[in-house]
Amino acid sequence: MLLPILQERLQAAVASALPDADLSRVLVRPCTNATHGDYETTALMGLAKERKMNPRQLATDVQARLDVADICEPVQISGAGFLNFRIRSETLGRVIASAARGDHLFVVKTTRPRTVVIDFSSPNVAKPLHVGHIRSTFLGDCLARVFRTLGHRVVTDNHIGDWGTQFGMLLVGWSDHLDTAALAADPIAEMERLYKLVNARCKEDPSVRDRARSELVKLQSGDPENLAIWREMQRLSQVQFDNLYTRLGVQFDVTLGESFYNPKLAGVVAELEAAGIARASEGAVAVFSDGTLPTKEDPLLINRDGEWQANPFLVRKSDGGFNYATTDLATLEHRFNTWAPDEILYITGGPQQLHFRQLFQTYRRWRPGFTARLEHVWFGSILGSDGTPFKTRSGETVKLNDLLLEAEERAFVIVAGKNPDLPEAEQHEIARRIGIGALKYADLLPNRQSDYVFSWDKLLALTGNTAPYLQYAYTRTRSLQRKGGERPDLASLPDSLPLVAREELELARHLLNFGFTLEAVTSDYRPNFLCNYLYELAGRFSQFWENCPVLKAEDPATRTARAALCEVTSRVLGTGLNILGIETVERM
RNA sequence: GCGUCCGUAGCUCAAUUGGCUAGAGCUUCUGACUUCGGAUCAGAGGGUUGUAGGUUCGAGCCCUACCGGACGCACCA
Repeated sequence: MLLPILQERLQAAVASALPDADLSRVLVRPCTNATHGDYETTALMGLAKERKMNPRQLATDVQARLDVADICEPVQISGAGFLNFRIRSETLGRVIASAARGDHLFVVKTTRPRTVVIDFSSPNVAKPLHVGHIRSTFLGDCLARVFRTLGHRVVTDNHIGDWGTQFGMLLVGWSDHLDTAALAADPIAEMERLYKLVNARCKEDPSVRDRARSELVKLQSGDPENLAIWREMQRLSQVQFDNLYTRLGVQFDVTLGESFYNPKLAGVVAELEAAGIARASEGAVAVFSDGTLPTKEDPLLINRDGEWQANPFLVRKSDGGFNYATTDLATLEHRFNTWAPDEILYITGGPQQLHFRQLFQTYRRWRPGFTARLEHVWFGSILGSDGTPFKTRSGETVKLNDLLLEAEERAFVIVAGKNPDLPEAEQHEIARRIGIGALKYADLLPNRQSDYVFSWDKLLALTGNTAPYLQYAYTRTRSLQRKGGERPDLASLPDSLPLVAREELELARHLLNFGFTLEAVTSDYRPNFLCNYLYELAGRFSQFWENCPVLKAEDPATRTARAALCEVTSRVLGTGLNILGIETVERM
């Protein structure tokens, strides 16, 4: 909020002191260590180093050209050449007052909106959504919300697995073993049963495998009967997807499965071959290195036993079929042509890093005019308490549906225990929000690239860095609103609120950094920055709440200022949780 | 073998272009308490950031080597 102003003034001062300086690197940020001030820049040390100047001398020079007296206390120089800014409490009071009036929420929308396509979740038809989908789903949904909050255009695209080799087996299962009653009761479970059954038969009996293959060929060549079954499987799966996404509050702008791109795959390969990018190899068609990248960075080369060898990207299998590389290229082409994005994000697990490096490199060779940013936003695994991938006790994949049910049940026990007088329906609704919120928060809190250990006790804990703690802090911010009569009037606030107590000032300073935090999330695709920001906000609010009585404050101006801080904290906390995809509750 | 990622307090995790004194929670111990409002707050303990070097005014972060771990490496996605 104030940060962009300080940064602009700093850049002007630097431009006058060093006309050739690269201003895009002259940045202001919140102080990492509050003893030095509220904001700082480390840019001058870097600039001085490049020019072999004395950094303290440069800092002194820039300080003399810098005019921020309307916002800050006198600017300080510290250490090797830091510039430290401390916001005047009168300025803080003014920003808080304007936020309380509803003029802003410490977020400046971008003046240069980008179009960002986000590819996430990507479940498979005829299979249940499971624990392996949750990080992609939560991360993608959260990033979409952050980009939108900052004013960017977002297209969320669910790239459903609806066209793979598994359908050959499913079609055999459908004709040989379908239990229509079971299908009616739980379609996903029945389809999963069919798949497993036929898969096992294939391993024992080659004739079954041949049948699966021929059913798949029939399907892919447009056989009406198989197509009808396939459509039914799709429809039944979509019901499951819709149900779960509704419960999670996750929305997609478009849902285009792999089958959508099927008609284009042959053309993709033909074009790549015609352009000399792909060629036949061992019966398949593959893309090889063109040698333009340094060997160590080339995703199409691999070092085996001390020798650099081809590490090709296969776009057509030796049996003539296409694989996900081909589909991904066609998908990229479609997104490029349809939305002209500035940025495309793929939210998938870490093991796919090589695939995406190969994909991006191949596409850029195919379409040299393509300049958008392509990012593989990858994440680590969810582990059980034994440190191996999270499974059920019997070793099966944990289904998302079961996970949500258990979260809601466990939260219900807590809510009913803490608040037995609430009507049961309300307890259930609160438990739903707490349970699912806890699951999401536990997933978004760790750095996405690290694996994390799943623990019910930890994610539903009422203390520590958890969703329930934040949701509880939110209910505390709301308790004033319920005391209608005694509430100070926020409609007619003075231009600046008197902020005096240490806790008031620290809370106010932290509120100001909401927008900065959201930008940090988008630049590294890391929602954990927002989690930690909100946790710290809740902490500062609690300190304020303990030490700064609102309704009991003697002075009316103090009462108003504190009520405004509560109100603004409430909005930031509520908005922040909402951006994480977490619903708030009024009481819990 | 090669590649990617990781190794931070007893445990689970943070650490914002390399920045000033590496922070939280859990656990342990102590304190506040007939509360506007304790699912809270305050305080204490706990660290050679895997090891050894290097670059830098400054390194958890960058470079090199080594140790330990996860994952990937031609027709699954």
